[in-house]
Parts: sequence; structure tokens; C-alpha cells
Amino acid sequence: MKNQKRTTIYDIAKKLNLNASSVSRALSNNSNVSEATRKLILDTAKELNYKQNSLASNLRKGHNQTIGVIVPRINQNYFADVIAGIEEVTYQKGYNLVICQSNESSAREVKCVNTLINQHVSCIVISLSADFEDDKHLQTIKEHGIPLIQFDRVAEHLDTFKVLNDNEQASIDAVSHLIEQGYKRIALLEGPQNLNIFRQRKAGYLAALKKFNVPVLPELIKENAWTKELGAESTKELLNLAEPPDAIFASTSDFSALGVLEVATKMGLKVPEELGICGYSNEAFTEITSPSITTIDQYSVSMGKTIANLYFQEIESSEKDNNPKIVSIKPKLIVRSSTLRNKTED
Amino acid sequence: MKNQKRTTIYDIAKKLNLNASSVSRALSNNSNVSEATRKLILDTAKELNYKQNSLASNLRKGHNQTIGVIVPRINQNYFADVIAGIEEVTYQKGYNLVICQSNESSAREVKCVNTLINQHVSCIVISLSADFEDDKHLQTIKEHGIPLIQFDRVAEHLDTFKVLNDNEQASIDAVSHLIEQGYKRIALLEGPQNLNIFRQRKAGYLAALKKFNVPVLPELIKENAWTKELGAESTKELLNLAEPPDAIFASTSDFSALGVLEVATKMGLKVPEELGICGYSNEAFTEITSPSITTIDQYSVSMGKTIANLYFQEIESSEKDNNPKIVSIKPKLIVRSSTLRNKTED
DNA sequence: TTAATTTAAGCAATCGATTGCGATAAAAAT
DNA sequence: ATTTTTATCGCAATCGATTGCTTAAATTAA
Repeated sequence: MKNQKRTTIYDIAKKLNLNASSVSRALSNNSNVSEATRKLILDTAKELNYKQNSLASNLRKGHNQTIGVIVPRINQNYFADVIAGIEEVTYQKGYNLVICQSNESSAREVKCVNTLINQHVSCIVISLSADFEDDKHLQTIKEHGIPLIQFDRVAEHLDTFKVLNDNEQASIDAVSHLIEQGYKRIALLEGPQNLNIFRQRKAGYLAALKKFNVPVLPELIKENAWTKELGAESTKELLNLAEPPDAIFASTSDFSALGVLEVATKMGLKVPEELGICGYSNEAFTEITSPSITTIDQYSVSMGKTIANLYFQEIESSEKDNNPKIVSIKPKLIVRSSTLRNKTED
Repeated sequence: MKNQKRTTIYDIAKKLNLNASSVSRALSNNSNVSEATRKLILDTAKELNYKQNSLASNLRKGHNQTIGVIVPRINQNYFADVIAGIEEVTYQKGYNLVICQSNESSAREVKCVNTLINQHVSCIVISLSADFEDDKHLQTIKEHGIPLIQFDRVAEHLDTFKVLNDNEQASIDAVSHLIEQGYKRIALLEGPQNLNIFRQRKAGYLAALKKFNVPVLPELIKENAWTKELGAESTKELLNLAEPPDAIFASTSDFSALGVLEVATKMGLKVPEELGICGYSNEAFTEITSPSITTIDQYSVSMGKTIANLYFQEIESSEKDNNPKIVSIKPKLIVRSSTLRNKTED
């Protein structure tokens, strides 16, 4: 069952007393082959169970119709959705997807990049790992002439195609909403500031406070509260302050917000009356917690489609060296019970 | 930036007045090259920014170190987790992953299979689409000598490697648990019976009833209740019966169970006192609904690892034509509030 | 009937890396 | 000093498909 040679165009050619070039042409269905021999070739191809060897074809053509995707984690809703969106479009175009996960480690990210370069992929799509510091590997991609599309977590100063969420505006919307609901002391759970997305979310938080002339209180800003556990921990500290916050914006993730909710519930605080909670990402579960959690939807699937379309429209089609384009998608604030104490708005 | 030729081993050879074969040998790091020239080659390779062309290498070597994975949906927790598990192992081995999603359509599944065969992948891992009927494409894989590992949703009669969950035993456990909690009229939400997993889950339901001498009531078995919406619909019908069930086993998914819970809550039924609910899959949200939902964990990530290990241990390593192996993983019943009315057990 | 044109198919190089075999030079053995 | 062995490296074929160019055959035009 193993090691059996697969039939090649030469096998077909030999059987029909033809040249391999004719077989190739008949199979690719375009050039100068008579209808009679074409049918003959197609038939024996089927008969001999012929399948094209993409390796050889791609080597000859100098490209393989494959897009490489590197994400921190495959099994994280946001990234899985983006990938699904990319796949949806690339499949239509007959392209393939090679998926790598960096596991939030930039060392591993570098290895993934090298593999994809070796594979001669047509394009690399990447969202950076949490410990991002150095963009040398991204430079390498550019040096090899491979189109590069960064999304979500990006190296901002690097001149590449980018598909982004407007994290700052989303945060402004969220915090503004909290203020409008009458919350006075709004805490922020922030993520690692080496990542653009968390910097932007913090900036949005600060901008919104400024807009409403609300003073910034450093003791209400908690670093490193990414996970549910860390979110819970930070919440305990916040709620034990002499003057605790009356709302918490978990800008890191909905998981963090869930940690907030669980601690608040455990401590007997009423949500949203005594504590407002806002998360980020619109994970499926935010809709079914009690109370349901206000959050921000990132249109992840459509973001994936945007990425793929960007490649096909801007990069693959035209040969001219157009400037890398930046597409920004505006996320949407999803208001739910966890921040709705001003019932007039509902 | 485009169309620049990448440096090949010939470029390196020319620059050093050597033959390409020496460069290849130096790069592959094993054969007869003197230390001096090896260092020379390695240095200029770095200098010229050389990256191997995997296409050429794989074509020559006759295989590409890639495993193709076909799943119904990438962004479904269970499959995303399995993929993450596979990736974890394959990454260690220096293998790549090509991911395809069939979108629950077997027509598309066939196309995916063909693409992967063309790519000369080393192995194909597949979980069948919902409308599975014909396994011709799986036969084709075997005919081409490509190792095939089916998981979860499989064509049972086809002689291939398989990694399965013991769905029947899991269902027996779940239903037995319901009976032990004193539920008398247990309804079943079942999925399409062309898929082995749903057949097995139904079989487990029936077996458990038989074990406890509980009569099977056809009006309590609802077909086609896969999604949350369909689960809700079926629940309404069930609860409007003259003699409604006192427990519902949503064997299709946790989403279906969520639909059950929402309808029950809306109709003012107390869970678990008046209605017991059990789902399937241990989706993240089942832990945080109120009440939390009893469900079955499938060890998805570890299942992915098992799949990959099966390939490396059983298939890749030994050349002998060993019989396809079947690995069964026993899922675990996670008892939560939605079925716990007999408090002694907690 | 002959010349011009179109059509069909073969030839051979190419993509880039790998590898068995042979050749040369240097080192070791006699 | 001569022969044998070993270490290095080059040569050339190979993997399978593609494609520009050429040739042969068939068709049309004159």
C-alpha cells in the first residue's frame, strides 16, 4: 500500500504514445490540443487515477497558491473566527491555507515565519505573539518579497499591509457609555503595553475620561489582567480599596470580565447597580452570563474576509508596487445588562 | 520588491567557485564537506539571505512534511481544540499543517481531499461533514497510499486509522446519572443518524434506559435538534406534551442544551428541580450558565495529540504494513447543577 | 496544383535541491 | 618512493510539470 509510485503525466503519455507536453496541455485545458486527443488523455488520466503533483507544478511556476497564517493560538475564538473568514475567501480562489500557531512565543513565531518562507507561500498573514519585541523576522519576510499582512496585533512602525480594529475608538465608546450610565470611578484592566491593541485601548480609556473631565486615578488602573484568574485577582484588589471603583472596564478580554463578574457576585455586589462591567471581544458566553456582559464585537469573521480580499485585490492582482494599505474596522459596542443601570436607555 | 529572484544554492556555489552539490551537502549538514568550506558556505548563505526552497526539496525527496486536516468548521471549539492538539505535536516534529474546512458539505470535502492529495501531504486527518453519505473520496486517499486518520465523525466500515470518543459509553453514563438523580421521563435530542457519533449517543441512551428497565417513549425522542434554536423548538414541543419529560439529554451539543435551558427558564420551570438538563461537549459556557450545565468532556486537545502521535508512532516510523489501529478515548461526564437535584451526591 | 496558413504535437530546457557515482588530491601505509 | 586509503568535491541524473520553440501535418487560399 505504501511506496507505490503515483501515475505522472509521463505514464499517461507513454500509454497513449504521446509526449508529456501534450498531456500537460490537455490537463491544463487551454492550449493547442485536438479535441480527440484531449478526450483520450482525460479518460486515461481518470483511468490511471492521475492526480497532479502540486509540488512539481508549483516549483515550475515559481509560486504555490498558499497563504500562510500565523496566530498566537488557533483555538481562541477570535483567531479561529478570523481564520475561518480567511479560509472562506481563499477557498473560493482555489488557494490553500497553512496555519501555524506561535503559542504567544516570538521565538516560535520566528520559526513559523522561516518555514513559511521556505514553503514559498504567496502571502503571510500574522498577528503577533504576546512577547513581541523585535520585528526582524517580519523584515525578513519583506526582504524575500513576500506580501505581508499584519492584523490586530501589529508592529505599527513597520510599513506593511495592516487590517486593524479601531481599538481606541471602541474603548472611547465603551468608557463613554459607562460615564453616561452614571458611573464615576471607572477602573481599567489593561494588557501588556508592548502590544499595540492594549496601548490603544488604554489610550481610548484616557481619552474618554478626558472628554468628560473625569480625573484619571492611577490606583484604578491595573496592569497584567489578561486572564480570568488575573482579572479576578485585580478585582479583589480594586474592591478592597478605600474608595473602590463603581465600574470596571476589562479591556483585555471577556475572560477577564468574567473574572470580575465572578468576584463581584461572590462579594455580594449587585451588577450593574453597584458595579458596572464591560469586557472586550464579544465572546459567545458574554450573552448568557447573568447578568449578560457588555462588550465589544470585533467582527472577527468579516475581518478575516477583509484580510483575504486585501490580498487578492491589492496584492495579487496588480503588479505595480503600490503602497501598503491599512484597513481599519470599527468595532461595535454591544450594550448588555452588566452596564445598564440607567434603564431609560434600554 | 516583487519578482526578485531568491538566492539558490547555485548562487552560493557560483560565488564560492564550488558545485551546488557541495552547497547542498553543507546545508544539510551531514555528508562529505570539509569544515572549512562548510563554514564558508554557511556564512555566504547567511550573507546572501538564503532560504531553502521546500518545494524543490520536497519534490526531489518525494514527500512534503505536511499533514492535511479537514474539519467541518475551524471555528468550532471542539475542532479548534483538536487542531491545536495536532499542531502541538506536529510542530515538535517539524511538520506543517494544512487546514481545510468542509463547511459541513461533503461536496466541498471532496475538493479538499483532492487538493491535499495533489499536495502530496504525508497524512490526511479528517472528521466528516454532516451530510456524509459516500466514502469514495476516502477510498481515493487510500488508493494513493496516503495514510488516513479519521476522528470523531468517521465512516465506520472503512478500514482506516481512527481516533474516537466512546460516545455510547458517555451517553450511558449521562443517562444513568439522570436516572440515579430520580428523573423518570428522560427525553433525547438526537442528531442526524447518518453520523456515527449521533447513532452511538442514541444507542447509549437506549442502553441506559434498558439497564434500568425504564420504558422507551418514542414521543420523547426528537430528531434534528442540533443547534440552540432547534433545541429550543424541540423543548417547547416536549414541554407541551400531556406528559412532559422531567429531564432532557441534548446529545447533539451544549448549544442545544442551552436552548433547552433558555426555554425552560422562560416557561418558569425550575432547573434542576423540575427539569434536568444534560448537554454534550463541555463548551466553556456550560460552566457559567445559571444553573451550570451538566455535560460531557471529550478531551479535545488531547485527542488532537493522540491523532498526531498515532501518525508518528504507527505510520511514519515503521514501514511495515500494519493494520490500521483504532484508538478510543473515554469521555468524561461533568456533573453540574443542571442535573443535581439529589444533593447527597454533591 | 501549388503556396500560404493554421493546427497539432514533439523536443528540450527549466524550476531548485538531492544524491549515487566517479575523479582528484592529500594523507597514510608499506 | 610507491601504493593504498581516505577525504573532498564535481558531474550529471532525477523528481514532475510547464512552456517557448520547432517541426510536421492538415487545411485553406490562390
